[in-house]
Amino acid sequence: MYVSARSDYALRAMLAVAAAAPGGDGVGELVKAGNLAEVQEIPLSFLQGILLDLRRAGLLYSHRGADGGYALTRPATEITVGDVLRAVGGSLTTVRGLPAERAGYHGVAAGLTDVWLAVRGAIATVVDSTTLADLLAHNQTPAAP
Amino acid sequence: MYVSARSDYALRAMLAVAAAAPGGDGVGELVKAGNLAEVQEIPLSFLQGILLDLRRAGLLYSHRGADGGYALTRPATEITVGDVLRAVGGSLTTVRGLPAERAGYHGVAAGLTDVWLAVRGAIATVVDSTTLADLLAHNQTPAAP
DNA sequence: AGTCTTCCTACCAAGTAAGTAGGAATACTG
DNA sequence: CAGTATTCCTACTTACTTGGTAGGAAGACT
Repeated sequence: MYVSARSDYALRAMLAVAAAAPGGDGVGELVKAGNLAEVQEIPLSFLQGILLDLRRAGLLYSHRGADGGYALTRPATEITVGDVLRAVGGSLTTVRGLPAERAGYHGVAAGLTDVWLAVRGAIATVVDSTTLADLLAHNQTPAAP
Repeated sequence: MYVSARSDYALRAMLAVAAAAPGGDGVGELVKAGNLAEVQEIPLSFLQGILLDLRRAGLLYSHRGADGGYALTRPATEITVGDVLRAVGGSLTTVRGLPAERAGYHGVAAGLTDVWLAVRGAIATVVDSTTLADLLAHNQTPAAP
């Protein structure tokens, strides 16, 4: 698995936004992009494109103007690492650019498709069972069941 | 996880070589690169570089000359998908080009390292428990334990 | 009107992936 | 020994992706 700078930045930004949210539901404190860029050392203009993706994926709420900024649309306990990765990166495992299920093998290689599907499942198990709240609480990653 | 053409070709070539090996131990039938390229539809000169990597990693035995070719150095039951992937691709999961354990996070992002390590472990569990022989027998991938 | 912020598009530079070309070294055959 | 078939090795090309930048338009508040 290759974690791109985009994915990495997206997760760090989401964690920083989540850290500013109040415990309950509700929208929480608005955090400015410039603020996120500074505290997590991410180039601002690059980050803005990423935040846009996260908003379009429905993970962030945003507001413009003088007191604008970003906030989570759901509590941090309901946003998983997988949600964030898929928002910015598309499919979790690809074979030469194609999604795992249609790699198209013939002959002795036919069994490979199942390997890639198993890999994708294993990755999904980890990233979909770890929420932003888990990471903030430093409850680390739950062991694979 | 991104499976590159290199990794994909390497696995398919190894499977084709394994399919030509006799059941027991021993070196088995020598298979020519041109043969592999044809049956698995891989560009020959590209494949040659890959076969070289596999030989240097100790997975293939090779012989030059008129009756040359390639054979497995170990029985197919003792070569895993992970062996092949690591031979041609290096580390299984990288964060922005670096191995997962030294991604270097500060502040609220500190927990991310453990996520990447868990992902790497999950991938390894799948690819290291699937042998070439499993794939040839079409016994598919053993479920994660 | 002015200012602050998000939004959006286009662009650039460097690296990597995928594939090609051409020849050197080695092994066997007659 | 000459010839042929194969692996070995290096250098190169081409195209795409990644990471990052620039510059403004659109909206929100005072």
